[in-house]
Amino acid sequence: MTRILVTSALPYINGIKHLGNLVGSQLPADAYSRVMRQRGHEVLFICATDEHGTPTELAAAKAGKTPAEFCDEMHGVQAGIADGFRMSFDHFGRSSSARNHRLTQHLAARLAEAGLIEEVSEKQVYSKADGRFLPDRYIEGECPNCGYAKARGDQCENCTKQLDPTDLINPYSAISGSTDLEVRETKHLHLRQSAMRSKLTEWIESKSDWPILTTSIAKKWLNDGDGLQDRGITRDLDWGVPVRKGEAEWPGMEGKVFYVWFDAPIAYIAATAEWADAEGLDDAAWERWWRDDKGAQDVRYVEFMAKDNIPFHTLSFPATMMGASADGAESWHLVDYVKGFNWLNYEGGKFSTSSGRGVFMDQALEILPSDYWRWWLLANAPESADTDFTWEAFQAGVNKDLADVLGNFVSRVTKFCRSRFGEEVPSDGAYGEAETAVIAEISRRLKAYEAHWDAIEIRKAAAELRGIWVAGNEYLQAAAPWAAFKTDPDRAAATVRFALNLTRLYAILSRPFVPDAADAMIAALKLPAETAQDWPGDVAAALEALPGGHAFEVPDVLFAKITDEAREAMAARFAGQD
RNA sequence: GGCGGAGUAGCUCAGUUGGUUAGAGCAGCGGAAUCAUAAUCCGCGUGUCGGGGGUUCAAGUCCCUCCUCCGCUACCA
Repeated sequence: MTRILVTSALPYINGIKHLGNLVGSQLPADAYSRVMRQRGHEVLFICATDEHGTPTELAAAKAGKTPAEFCDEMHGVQAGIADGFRMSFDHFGRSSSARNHRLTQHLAARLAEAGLIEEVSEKQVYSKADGRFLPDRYIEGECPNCGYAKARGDQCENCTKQLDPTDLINPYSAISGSTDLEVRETKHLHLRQSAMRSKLTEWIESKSDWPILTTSIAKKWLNDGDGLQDRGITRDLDWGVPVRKGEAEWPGMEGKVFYVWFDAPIAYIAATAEWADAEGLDDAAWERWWRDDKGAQDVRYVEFMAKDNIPFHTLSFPATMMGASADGAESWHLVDYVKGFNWLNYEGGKFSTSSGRGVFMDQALEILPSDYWRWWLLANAPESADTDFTWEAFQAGVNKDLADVLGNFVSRVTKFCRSRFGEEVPSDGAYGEAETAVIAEISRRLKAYEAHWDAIEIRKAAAELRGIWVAGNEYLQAAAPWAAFKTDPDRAAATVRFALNLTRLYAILSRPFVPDAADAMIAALKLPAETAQDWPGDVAAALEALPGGHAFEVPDVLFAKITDEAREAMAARFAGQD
């Protein structure tokens, strides 16, 4: 048994995420956590809302709320949606928690003690009308390069040239439109990532089994230009973790907060502490997951995220953890595997929040059961390249795989048994060569299925699972109990008993992908819910688990098909307006 | 510009360290069966593996070069 710590990239609090966000982080993390739990490992699956930053302050103001009120409300919304998608978080925390405040301040102090924090005086644009410093992208103006009128302070969208806000001609605040801007001197803390470059490089280069996407992005940042740059980790904002050196004041940094990208990954740890608090456990309970000096050496820590998050998880956060461990007084556990995902596109273009293009998580749940989304998104996860979501592909995939192959298998077996033998597992007959052959095939496929999950190859795991489903249909078709029933009822009975046992096995193996349907199958077979944890060690034994005489009932249709009319209506609804 | 990813059957994609006639699913065509959500099962694929050049007994799989698409480029999270 291994101890596995799983974190999913934190959804930002500012609004509801779309399917692309879901498939790049929470969904694969959940399925992986479920598999590993079912296989008997000790798993802790942690997520949280990422609540700090300028966008939150602005969204809250727009809603007429304080950031705290806004985040309270949105955290509830996000938690509800995650529950709708059956996220099996051990804890869904908040980056604004008291735990995260204390931990972020503590780790900043550790970094300062290690000489990895530098105070830098820099010039930033201040908007008097807005009463705040403006992040580069919230300043707009004419591009000095191409003349585009609405260039942003970080980069011109038209000519793609990188800009400095002070380069803009006639700059104005993107928030208020005010041109009353001035450059002010302000002091900030920088994390001296450059000082950790060789250590980080050595660490990344030791990760030969990581996805190419992950290591190549990390190496690019390590080697690009002058190499890894230091990074500001504080901001002039109100909403965030106040800058303190542990429990002490940080002279000169009054009124400032830590930057969201510094405190957000730390929230993984803090949310684990929140979990321990919620469970009534002591600090040792969470420290054994995160502190190598307190029992975490044997933890396998796996992170899931989309590619935009990779630099922070492969460089900034590890730098924080390494720096905080530098003097040996504390030893923080570094990530063991970073699973990065590409983008999910929508009908050939990007998902777009602003134009309402694409399907968002709350809408998805209104339309169809979560199992449909879970299956298709996982079976088509953008692992090696960006993937396109199309309604046609979604409809075809869901109807074929779930309704025709899995759902119909369960339906035909249970209904046939009911009509010929009644609603209990038939006892007569014995397994023979046909069953032995299926056992051999599923044993082989099960090993492959497990190996794909060990390697976190999700598409391949889905394909293998589908193959296991197909094996059941092949068996049934060849054994043809409807024909055997007339000439050799015992043979038909054994076949049906075997097929009902396959149904039980499918429920267990499919549960990481389609938990609701799996539970419905287990309930129809009148088995206890814990059956889901009975991962097969020996397939032959697993297919004897349901004995003759065991009562069951025919379940409702597990997966209703998506009709062409429904598909067209959905495609029209989510096309967005440009 | 720089860096990275991708370019394999109509579509979506697999193809370990180069090695038997390049594979799977979907769609399509033909057949079997009729228990089932008209579902299932069986059979059928000569595709310049983006173009060109090279290394090798042997390259989709290594090297060079060119073309196309996409992403990132560091205070948006």
